[in-house]
Amino acid sequence: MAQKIKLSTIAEALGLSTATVSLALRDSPLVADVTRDRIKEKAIELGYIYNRRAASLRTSRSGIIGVVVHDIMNPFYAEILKAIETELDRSRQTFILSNHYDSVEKQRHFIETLLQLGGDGVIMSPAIGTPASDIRLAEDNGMPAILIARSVPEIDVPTFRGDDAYGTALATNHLISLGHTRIAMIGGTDHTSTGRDRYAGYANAMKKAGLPLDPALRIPGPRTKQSGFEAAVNFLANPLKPTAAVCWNDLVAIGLMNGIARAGLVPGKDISVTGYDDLEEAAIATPALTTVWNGQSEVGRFAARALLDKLNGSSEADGLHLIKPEMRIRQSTTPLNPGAGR
Amino acid sequence: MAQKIKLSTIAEALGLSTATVSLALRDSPLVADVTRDRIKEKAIELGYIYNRRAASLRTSRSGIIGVVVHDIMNPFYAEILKAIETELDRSRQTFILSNHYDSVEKQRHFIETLLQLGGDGVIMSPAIGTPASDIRLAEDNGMPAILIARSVPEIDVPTFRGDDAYGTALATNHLISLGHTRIAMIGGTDHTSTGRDRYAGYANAMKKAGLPLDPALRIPGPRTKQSGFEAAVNFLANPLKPTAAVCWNDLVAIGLMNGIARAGLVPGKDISVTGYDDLEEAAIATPALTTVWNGQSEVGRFAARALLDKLNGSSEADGLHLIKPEMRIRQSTTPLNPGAGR
DNA sequence: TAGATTTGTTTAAACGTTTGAATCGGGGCG
DNA sequence: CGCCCCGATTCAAACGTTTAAACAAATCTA
Repeated sequence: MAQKIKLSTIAEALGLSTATVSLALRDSPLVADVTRDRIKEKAIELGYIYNRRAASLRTSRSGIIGVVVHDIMNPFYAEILKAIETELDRSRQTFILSNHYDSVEKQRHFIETLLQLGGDGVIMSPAIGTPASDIRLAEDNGMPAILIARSVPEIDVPTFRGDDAYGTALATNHLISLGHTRIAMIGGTDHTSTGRDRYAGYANAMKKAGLPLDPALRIPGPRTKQSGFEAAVNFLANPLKPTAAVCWNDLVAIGLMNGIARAGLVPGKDISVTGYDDLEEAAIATPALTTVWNGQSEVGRFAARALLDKLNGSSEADGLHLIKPEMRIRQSTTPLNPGAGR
Repeated sequence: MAQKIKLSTIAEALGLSTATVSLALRDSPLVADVTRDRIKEKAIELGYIYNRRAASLRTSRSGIIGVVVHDIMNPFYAEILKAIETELDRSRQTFILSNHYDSVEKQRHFIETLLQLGGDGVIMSPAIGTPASDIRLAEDNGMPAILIARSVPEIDVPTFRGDDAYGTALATNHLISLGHTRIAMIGGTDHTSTGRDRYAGYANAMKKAGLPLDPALRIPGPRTKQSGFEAAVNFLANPLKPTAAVCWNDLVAIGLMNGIARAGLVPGKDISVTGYDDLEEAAIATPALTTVWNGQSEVGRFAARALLDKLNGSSEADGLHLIKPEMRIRQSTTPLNPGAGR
């Protein structure tokens, strides 16, 4: 590394002041065109690198936006992130990504780091059990927060997520309309707003159809393929002999179908399965998975826009915004064959 | 936001100088124990937030490390990233993640941004066609680079990846030992070091076994499930009637198996398939996928360590480090049944 | 008891930008 | 010809830390 090139290096080389150089590089109309061109040329020639830390120390806008979700490896979040990335790229913001794995501590550590770096804002899918104070920590220090996928009690910042109750009701009704009556719900937890809503949607649909709502039909668990795969054993051994499963998400559903296939049954034929999210791989699973599109791209795009708006002074988007899910019917659900049985 | 709390706020409240406060907060032995305690207490009481930009302006260590890969949604990279994250977390470094989607421009933009932010170092899986100058841009400006998964010609920085030629040879030999002779290679490209190595491993194994190496047996393509799924059509229509496939990676293999199943054949029985990487989902695919473990976690861990070492002045790890892959035999490969045919 | 040491704290100069206010050399106006 | 204004540039202070060097007071040493 030869030598740090800074504004003053350019200034000296050209017999100008750093002020002029600074202004020129940012295309200020205050500096003469010919001067600006000379400066820019010199900057390139010398390999000048803009020092954002020094600048942001003065301006207090860092151009950094933080994004923290449960797990970026999870395709559900990955799809949201991709939408956020696309949207933020346009406005030349750098984004810092992190997992919290539902650890409130890890999440708080991230928020603190972001504050230290002077982050302009944060988009988060809050960890289970996130206290309102952690969101306020960000907001109170001038770093606006946007929530995605989950809500936090007592917090009114812009929040974007799918309408989970509506979505699971869609899936449940679809199965009911195919003649199924013993419908299990696989995966997920009751410790998040999402969890409670999804269960409520399923339960209400069952009740409304006059079907029994047996607690044994609920098999909670992590939201992974592995977990769905393992749940197959419990599901198939269930004394109520369910013929269909509403799964927490596509990962669980695909895992469950793999488990069912491993046990020698044919998913989609012997057992109907619905997913949730409509991930890319839902369409190429075997059988192709019937699922509920949960608007990941919308969530990501809206969240990013809301943040950018907020940074520009608007606070239009406060409060909860629900995205309406839609049914995607494929081959993993088929009419109940009363003759077949199990 | 009440008012920015800074070192001087604390100093004034306590009748001390900012120097003492600064030292105390960083546990310097220079300040008296009792003073330090008073200072720390006050800092918490006032809700002080350390300003890293100001600090790093002075110290020129930002605590930021950049990581850029092709696509963080790809589970192969995701597993590497997880290992890097685990390793870096220990040393309190913040990491900034980005995709380059094999765009050299996007990758360069990332490097430039990182330089502007004062990044301490960068770990990258270089985009196809990355010029040596882009790596030097980082290095010449005092930001050490580590390469993973792919090499860049003329560049000698620490590079960690699996031994691809060895790995595909393992897979190919495994199929040969099961009696297969018409073995296709599905997916991937010849535009990366990885691509050339993987093909070389396959080709050498075939030659060494005295088997014909027909170009028609090579079906290149993107490295996704979707691509594998689509390749099934070509594969099954191939006039050479291959009975086995060495796939570029697990995603392609799983996609291919889905495609084979969709066509009414039974993967693992009618057609033997091997993957590459040993992703988590390889084990729960149906049938469970025979694959080659590619040491993602090792690559990530070694890369992170090498970077941290370099930041501490050592340059031990320069040059290429190959991780030896291992075979993971499961149910997607079975002995050729000469009677069955297709 | 004077000088040397130790301990704890402060002073002040950086780090590389940005920006409101000041400067400067003309040119136009009355 | 004096005044004002204009465009282009510079001055200098500020942003919030860190740190070498200086300082002050207390403690030790001879």
